[in-house]
Amino acid sequence: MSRIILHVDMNCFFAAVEQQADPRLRGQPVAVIGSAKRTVILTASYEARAFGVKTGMTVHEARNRCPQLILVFADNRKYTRTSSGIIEILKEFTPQVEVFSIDEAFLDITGSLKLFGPPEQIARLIKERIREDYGLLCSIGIASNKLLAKLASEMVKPDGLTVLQPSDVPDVLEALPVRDLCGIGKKMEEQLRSFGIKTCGDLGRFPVRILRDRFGVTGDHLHRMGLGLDDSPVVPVEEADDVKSVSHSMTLETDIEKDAEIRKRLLQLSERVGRRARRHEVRGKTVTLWIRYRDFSSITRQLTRQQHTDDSSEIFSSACSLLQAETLMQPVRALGVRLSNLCRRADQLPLFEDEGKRALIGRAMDRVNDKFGSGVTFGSVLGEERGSKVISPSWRPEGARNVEFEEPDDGKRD
DNA sequence: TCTGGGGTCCTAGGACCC
DNA sequence: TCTGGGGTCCTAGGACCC
Repeated sequence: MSRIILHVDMNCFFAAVEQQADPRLRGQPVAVIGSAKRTVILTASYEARAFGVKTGMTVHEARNRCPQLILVFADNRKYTRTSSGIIEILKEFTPQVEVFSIDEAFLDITGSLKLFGPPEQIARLIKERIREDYGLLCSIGIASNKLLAKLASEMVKPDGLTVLQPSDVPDVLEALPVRDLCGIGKKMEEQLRSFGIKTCGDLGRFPVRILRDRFGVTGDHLHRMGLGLDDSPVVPVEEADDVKSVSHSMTLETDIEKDAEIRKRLLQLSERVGRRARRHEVRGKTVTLWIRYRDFSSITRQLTRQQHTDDSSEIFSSACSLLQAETLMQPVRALGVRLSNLCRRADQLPLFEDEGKRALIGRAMDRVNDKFGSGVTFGSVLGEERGSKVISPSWRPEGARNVEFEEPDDGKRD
């Protein structure tokens, strides 16, 4: 039996939330940014988009296009709360809700029709509820799978409701640029063009054997995408896979070269990574150091430890040994630390007394930081927090992907 | 006053083991 | 006097998503 999938896409989410929170911003060209320096536009209101302001653009460029642009710093608590509330609304219509990002979700409403009526009616009810409760608009696409539902939601913005009937799919795909499919980016678009493939129609007709030879397993996937086929299920948050890595990175206000300065930043990053790992009860074996140089080229260096850890100072010491082994080629623009190869923290007794002490200190610091904000560290006197407070699109309402800005826990863990 | 941050997945090569 | 091959783990880099 064929499925009925909805894709709900909040329109200009961050900017729209800000306009709701502050009536003076309504009807104005607004752009949300992450930090004061070396930042990009995270979201622009439709008023700003009318001037050509886009996500990813530098502030400078955005101001050139729209001199009266109003810049607002991202307030992630606001966005995560709103997003969680919207997800709750969606769950009233089906338990099959997959949170795709902070402002997008897929719903499998195949089993909801008897209760709530036909798909379009369900979509209208959802739009009404979100508008009533939060004053926000969304675009909804309805189709037989996720790929097509997402495509449909993109077709009318803002406040769209688009149904892609199976009988319409071949015509729609025939002229649709491959780049419009979720999963085909700039590079893949270029590669496909070298085969003479420009549209989904071209892609679907292209011999799958050649795609497979060139792209491996991705080749089959591409072929199916070209035909509008996608049998991937809607995966509710509760059933989603465990997180696979935890990372933090920061672009520095100015490029740095000195080892001590770099290590100071690595300590901050390691502490944030360790803290999130502990909070979410995962430990990791592999530590990765990421360096972006002045010219934007970047390197990664990783090492795999003997044992899993969630200890900030151990993460830090791994990051430092990776740094030490490296000859820096240029001043450093940005730094990152990642912990991967994760397992759930087993609550076993620590092997050594020292390890136990460090774990206790780590968790005590976490509690202080939860209460009073970040800044309590392993003794280094650090400057102000420089890390950008940008919420990741991979944010999830629960779990380790809930990057920052979670409510402090109740402190009862230990 | 160029160009954010947090993720996932894939590839390719090498070490090592059986 | 032969020189296979599968499996697993590790590392580095890159594409892609929002």
